[in-house]
Amino acid sequence: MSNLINISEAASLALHGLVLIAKNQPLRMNVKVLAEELNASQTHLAKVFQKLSKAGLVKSLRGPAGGFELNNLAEDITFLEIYEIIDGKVTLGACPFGKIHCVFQSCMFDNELNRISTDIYNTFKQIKLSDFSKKE
Amino acid sequence: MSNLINISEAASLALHGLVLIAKNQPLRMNVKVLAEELNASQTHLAKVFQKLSKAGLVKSLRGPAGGFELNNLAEDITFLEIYEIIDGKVTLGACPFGKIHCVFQSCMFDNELNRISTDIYNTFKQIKLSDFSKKE
DNA sequence: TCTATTTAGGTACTTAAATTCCGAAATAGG
DNA sequence: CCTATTTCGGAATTTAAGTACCTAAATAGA
Repeated sequence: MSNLINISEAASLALHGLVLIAKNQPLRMNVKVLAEELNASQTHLAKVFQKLSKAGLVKSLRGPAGGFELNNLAEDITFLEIYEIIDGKVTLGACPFGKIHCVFQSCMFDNELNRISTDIYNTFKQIKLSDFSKKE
Repeated sequence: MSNLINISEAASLALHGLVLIAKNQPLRMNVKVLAEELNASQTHLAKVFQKLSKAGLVKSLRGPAGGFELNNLAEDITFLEIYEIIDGKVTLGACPFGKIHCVFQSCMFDNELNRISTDIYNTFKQIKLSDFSKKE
């Protein structure tokens, strides 16, 4: 079984966790509760949120009653930004196989895969945290 | 750096190798030559072609002057078939994160990701080996 | 029939990414 | 202060993909 679109478990956790926090504003949430609500690995979620914290998306507070809360402008953060923090920067227009030199004259996929990558990119870019905190 | 569409090096080798063989018909090609032309790992290519051979896409012949050649109908093979042999069967319509139960009422991506997955799927399905053997 | 060539296929190794573990640091509350 | 809670961050582990290695089997050609 294979997934055509490349989203890591970590990026999924980041998105879902952030949505929960956004919905729960202005109260903060800690990793334990988040993991329970998401039915996810607590340790993994913790690591993911360390990255989000370093990247400035969330503010972390240690100690009892600690946890994570959204930073000021994070409501309007896009999934693309979250995705790139976790899975790495996306570069469009490159060879879909990551090659610099191709054996063939023209790409076997014409520009179909670049077209689709751009589609994914734009979809990721359209999705904002604020969309969800209202939605549910 | 991250690739939005999920294609393994192995699947890439399979496709590119098969195209070379298709172009070179009716002569067969061996792993060494293929690897040189593709600038790729000989051992990896060999493993990939073992899979293709088992799956019936190519016929293998051992010994000197041996190598691989397309099976009768392989000219009209689609990239989807190649992809699934190497990277595994694709299932459309499932949760983009591989979850069975979601915490949220509606999918955060609506059906955007399923739409795109179907797009990729159909693109993979349209691409035939025969398209390339003529093209170049 | 012998030899060199070439794929088959099992196992083991390497590497990178993803995930987990654990001790350290911070802090709220008693 | 002291203690329990919680994040931090480095280290260790696991997993998956890719690579290497080796022996066996097939076969063309001398």
